[in-house]
Amino acid sequence: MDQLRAMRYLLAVAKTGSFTEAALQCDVPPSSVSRRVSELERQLGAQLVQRTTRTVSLTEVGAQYCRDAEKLLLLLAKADDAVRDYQAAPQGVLKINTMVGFGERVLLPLLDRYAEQYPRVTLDVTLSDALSKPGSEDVDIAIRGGFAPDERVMAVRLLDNDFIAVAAPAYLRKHGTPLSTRELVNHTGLFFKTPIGPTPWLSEIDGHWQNVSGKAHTVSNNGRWLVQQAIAGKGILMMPHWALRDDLNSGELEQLNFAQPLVVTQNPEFAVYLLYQKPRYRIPKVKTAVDFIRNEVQLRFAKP
Amino acid sequence: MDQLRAMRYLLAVAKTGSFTEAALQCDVPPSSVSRRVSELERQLGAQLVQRTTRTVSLTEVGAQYCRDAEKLLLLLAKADDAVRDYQAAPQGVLKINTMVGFGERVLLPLLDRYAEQYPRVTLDVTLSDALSKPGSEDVDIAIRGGFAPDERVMAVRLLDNDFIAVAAPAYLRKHGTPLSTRELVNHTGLFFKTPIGPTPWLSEIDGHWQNVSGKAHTVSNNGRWLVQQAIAGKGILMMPHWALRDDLNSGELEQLNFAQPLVVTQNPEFAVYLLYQKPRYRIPKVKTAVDFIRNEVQLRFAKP
DNA sequence: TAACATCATTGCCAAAAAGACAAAGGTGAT
DNA sequence: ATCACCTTTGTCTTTTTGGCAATGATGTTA
Repeated sequence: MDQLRAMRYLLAVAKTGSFTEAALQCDVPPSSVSRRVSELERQLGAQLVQRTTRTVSLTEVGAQYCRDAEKLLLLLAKADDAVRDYQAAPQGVLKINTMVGFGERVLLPLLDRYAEQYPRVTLDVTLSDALSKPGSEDVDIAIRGGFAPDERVMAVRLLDNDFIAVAAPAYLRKHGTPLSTRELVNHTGLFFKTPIGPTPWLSEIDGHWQNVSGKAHTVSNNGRWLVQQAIAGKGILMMPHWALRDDLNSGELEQLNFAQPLVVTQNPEFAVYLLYQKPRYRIPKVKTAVDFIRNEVQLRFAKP
Repeated sequence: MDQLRAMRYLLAVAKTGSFTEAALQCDVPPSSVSRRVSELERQLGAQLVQRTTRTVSLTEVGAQYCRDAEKLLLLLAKADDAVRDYQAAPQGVLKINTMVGFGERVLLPLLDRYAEQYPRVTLDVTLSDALSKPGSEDVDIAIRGGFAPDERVMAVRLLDNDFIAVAAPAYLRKHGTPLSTRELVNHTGLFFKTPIGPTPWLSEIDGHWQNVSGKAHTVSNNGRWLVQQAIAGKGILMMPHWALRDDLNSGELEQLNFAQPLVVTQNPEFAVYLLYQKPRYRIPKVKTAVDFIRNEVQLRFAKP
């Protein structure tokens, strides 16, 4: 039987001193109140209310039980409200897993501002290039460079992942600036290794896609190190445009422009995706973070 | 819906990490557990458990709600147990209402011993000759001299309420000891007034009942005062035998014996009754007190 | 003192909630 | 890639609760 309902009825009876009044308050027929209270008494094996056809009063145990029941219902209401508050206001621990480069270059600065805006959210950010899907693991939001999203995972395409070719001015002075992608094979390359594979230099020449990768000086999954080597003039580097923005702005690297298309993959779905589970009930901390990140990233890092 | 049941299922799921296991623990089909938990989630508007077909884990709110739910169920169990304990061990406030004379002469000394035996019971004893029925008023046990009991009130016949005639030796020396009830009309009387009426002297003489009351010196409902007057030789007194025992034993009063029956009422149901509500007999404090009083009174005050 | 009005209870039926069982869909493991 | 296990869902049955009217009783009032 629904003991909580019986308790509510009992408290109404105790408060009003009448089954009829209690029934009115609870918006049920008096018979229901009578039945529930009687059932509760039967189950507890004790008489809780002293009935006269004309007056109703609590017994000693009844009064004691009412005190307990009141506390209990209050506690229940608090617990329920806590859940509803959680749904209403962004709070709790927000676990984010992002690929290292994007985290360092793009996400972390943004998150400082998110944290300011939503002080009740505790950020737990892990930078890792290991593949992980939110849901199966303990992650609310994941950011991955890759292709089409998995099913039952929501995917927001944050940025195109266009790789651009760059080199240090010193390198270009020494080895010449390649004017056609054809010339790249004669250059030295710094190759970024993504979790889903290496990033060869691919170019469409005369209607055919060709691998124009130069000789590898370094292959690494650590973008920062590759950039440093590029700045040091060790070779030509292809990296996502968003990872090179600052170095281009400072002039330490120069972008190489070619008439022919130059990419690292032919898949047009290649992009930076923000992934989160499709929740049955929207969680504010997740929703606000998804919206925030999408807006900020697209505002600040969109390709011109 | 039965939120407590849903909580129990949820906790089982949380504990076992599996709907199937939880269902086994709760002895219901897995579908029931799934439905109840889903219903709870719907009602709270939040996802509590993270489901994969292979693994089940709590969400952040889910864990929080589980903590609250666990506290709540513990509290509920304590409240229920408190009621059941109340039923199991004599405790609480025991309200007794007794007629004054019986209280002073018989009950209070007994209750001292009851209190010793059941220290967790707090006695609340009111001495009053006003008619009161347990149930309508806030009384667990009532003791009344009177007749047949009311319906829906249990009555234990504690003692015959036989009134005996007594007088002080000094009085008898002065006015002579009446040898026949016939002579009583010429004596002086001290008349006890019970709540249900006066107590005339009635005697069966030659097969006919007659009122043989003497001239009234005093009429009162205060038995003790009447006894003092009797001891002082003011007249002949008829009182219940149990109210005069000590004074007869000490020799301050002498019992008058007659060949003819002498009573204050012809109703054979006239007696001292202990009254209590039937359903309350299941309450230990009431049961023990009823049994105790019955045993002790009948043991110590039964007419020889 | 007698009739009345109010209130709790109960019987009977309808509605709603929960359970039982089977089947389907999906995920992780072998 | 197949298999096995687990959650979910659909359908039906059982249990619980609500609703309504009638009954019985009690306190009040005329």
